[in-house]
Amino acid sequence: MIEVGIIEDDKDIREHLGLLIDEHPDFSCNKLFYNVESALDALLIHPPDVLLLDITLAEGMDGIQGVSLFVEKEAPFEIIMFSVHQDDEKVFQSLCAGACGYLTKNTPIPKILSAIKEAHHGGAPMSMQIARMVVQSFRSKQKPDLSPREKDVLIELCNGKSYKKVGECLFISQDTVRTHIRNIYRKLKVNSKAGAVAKALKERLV
Amino acid sequence: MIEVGIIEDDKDIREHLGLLIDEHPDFSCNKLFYNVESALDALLIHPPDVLLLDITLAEGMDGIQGVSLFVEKEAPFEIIMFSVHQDDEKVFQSLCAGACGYLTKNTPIPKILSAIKEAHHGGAPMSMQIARMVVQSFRSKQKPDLSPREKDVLIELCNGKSYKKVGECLFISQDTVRTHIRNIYRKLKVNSKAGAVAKALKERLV
DNA sequence: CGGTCTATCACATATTTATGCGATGGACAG
DNA sequence: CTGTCCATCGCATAAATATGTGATAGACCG
Repeated sequence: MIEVGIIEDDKDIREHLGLLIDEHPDFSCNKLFYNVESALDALLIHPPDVLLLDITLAEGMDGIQGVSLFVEKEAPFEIIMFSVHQDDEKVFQSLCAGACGYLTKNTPIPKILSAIKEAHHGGAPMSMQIARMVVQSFRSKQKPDLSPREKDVLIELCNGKSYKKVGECLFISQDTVRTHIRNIYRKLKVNSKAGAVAKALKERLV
Repeated sequence: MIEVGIIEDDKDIREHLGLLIDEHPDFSCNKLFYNVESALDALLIHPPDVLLLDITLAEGMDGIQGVSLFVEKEAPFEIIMFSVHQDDEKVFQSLCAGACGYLTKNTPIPKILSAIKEAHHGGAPMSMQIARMVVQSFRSKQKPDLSPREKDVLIELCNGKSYKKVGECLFISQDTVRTHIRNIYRKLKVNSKAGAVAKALKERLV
């Protein structure tokens, strides 16, 4: 029996969804709230197993701030975002804040139920398009072709090393490090160590 | 009717899985290979809709190199990794290389079938634990509390700006930039711009 | 065999950074 | 109303970095 909480400002959706979940023999759902503030104490004192959390709330903080808050208070339940939004921004903010899943509001009830189960059993339920967005975010851009040695140097730069340290590390002179770095700058079209590191990490070149 | 290809070195698994998929009315599966090299030409000439690709192959390149190769050749099908491995390394490498999904080998057939459908319809099917790993990778560490202004400065550093440019950008003097950066270094425990940028990007502080 | 790429090293110099020491005014909490 | 952050600014100096202009030797390709 999985206990489910819902924070959703639209009364119709909230009560309808709550009822449908509660009717199912595997779930109970009697913790319904219209905003984060009113839910906070109740959910921390009697935590559910899984919380469905809307992002756009009429009153008070939004759902993403809500996740951060629950995580900060070490709330012991999994949080699934429940939102109409499909934009990168909201999705990644939610996951960074600590949500374990993300469902769009057009998700049919059976899918929602299996998503709740999945979240409760250590999964990360996401609507199809959301999962694809998340996975896509890993894809490397086509990398400017750095030579193997240049990659070595770049990796060391990303570890915060100075020219001197890099040289010691790779057993080459500082001057050689300089040369490699010059070539790296040219290929990445940057002109500072910070720029190179930023590009390397942002575009997953290393 | 979704056409499925399989690259898997274990003959039993390959043929058994191929048969089970092919039997289902929604799928056809008659492109079976035991390594990437032998599959390459065939799959590029007559591409399936979805390819199941094992990571550990007895002969030739491994599955991850395989994904990179297919992506490089702009193969027009979705690739789902199919592996016993659950370690971060392999998962993230696969997704970075361009796989759209990742299933562990203990996945029951019905799940495999629905995963193939999902991949074909623009999703990103993953085994439960894998999805959780992927989502977890987004979670921010608890951030050293930088002041708002310090964050502004750090963001500009991550954009590759020099002290001078940052100052112009934020309408403050270089000396003030210096002061902020000093404080940032202290809080992040680094002592160079590159170190700060690396830490900021790696730990998603910005 | 000649061209191209990589990896290595060298020297010179202008610019940028890192670091230390100080200072002022405003906001906010106890 | 006092202490603690924040944000702002200044000056000085040593270290690191960016950039230019070399050079040599091996690998690989056609």
